[in-house]
Amino acid sequence: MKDIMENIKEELKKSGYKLTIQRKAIIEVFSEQNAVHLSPEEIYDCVRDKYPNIGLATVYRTLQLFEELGILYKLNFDDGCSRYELNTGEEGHQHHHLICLSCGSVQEVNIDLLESLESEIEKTKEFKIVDHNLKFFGYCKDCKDKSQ
Amino acid sequence: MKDIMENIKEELKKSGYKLTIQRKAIIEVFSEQNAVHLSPEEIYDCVRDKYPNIGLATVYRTLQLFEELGILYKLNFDDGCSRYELNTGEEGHQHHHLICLSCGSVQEVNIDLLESLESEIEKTKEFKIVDHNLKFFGYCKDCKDKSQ
DNA sequence: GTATCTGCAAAGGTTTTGCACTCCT
DNA sequence: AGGAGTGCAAAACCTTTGCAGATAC
Repeated sequence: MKDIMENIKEELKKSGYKLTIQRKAIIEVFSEQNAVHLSPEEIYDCVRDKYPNIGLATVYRTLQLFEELGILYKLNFDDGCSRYELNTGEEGHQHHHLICLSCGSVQEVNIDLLESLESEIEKTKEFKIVDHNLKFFGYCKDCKDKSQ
Repeated sequence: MKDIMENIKEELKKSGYKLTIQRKAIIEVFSEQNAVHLSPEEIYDCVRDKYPNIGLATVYRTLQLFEELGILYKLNFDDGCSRYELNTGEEGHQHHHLICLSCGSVQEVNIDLLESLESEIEKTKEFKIVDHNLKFFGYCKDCKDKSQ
């Protein structure tokens, strides 16, 4: 946790930005929260528990900055808002999402078998791949069980 | 083309909807346009060439309806609006998108190697998969060439 | 004929922006 | 001290909704 904060402070300083209380607080929310895919509004609510004066605009500006710096990863689950998760730093953001069409829950999978597909695309399409984003839609265990 | 329209008319009637001039016009835009990933605004502009009185709300309502019926497929390239393409009817929507981080262009790939990954997930996660969505981010041939 | 559909305008929700003030270094 | 960062409110988006009038079947 201390380490994460130090790394981010370095990252910010390198690009000429400052580590303010607000930015620190937003990072803390991601570290403490077990909900992984947080929306700006959710982050805003969590941060206000500790720093009631923070503005929603600051949250948006911080999220945008952190995404540019690669500190956060922006996700889109088509639920009317963007969502963010901490970038673990592993190359290529190697995990995918399973989205339940019935209850809307999102779980993660860590299997990665895209290397061969990527190298094929790089060859045939002459497209240099730096990242990917894979979502599966279907029905989670709970919803399958309920419908029986 | 005639066939497409007949099929859609059937599809609509089956669910108690009517094939209006506006709905027909929107389908025609998708059939005639070579741009594959159209936004509501772009569709609105195209349709107005022929039917200047159509309202933007009608476009949105039609796109929503067609997506529910599986006639269109909704895409998200994080460019501030949703985009749509004709659903070719092939199972599982078997094509992926290559999004250029430099120029924003989007091209399609038709390779599909996700079957084994899907069956592994279905087994280990007990999640019934019905569709997937795979995007690759990187640099297209043109942008790679220019940067050299 | 009647339920569905449309166009318009207004409302809704998320995200961005302008500006004066504050704060970090 | 000085630029970067903040909070507030207003604006800018895209998208949805209510309603009276029009239309497909």
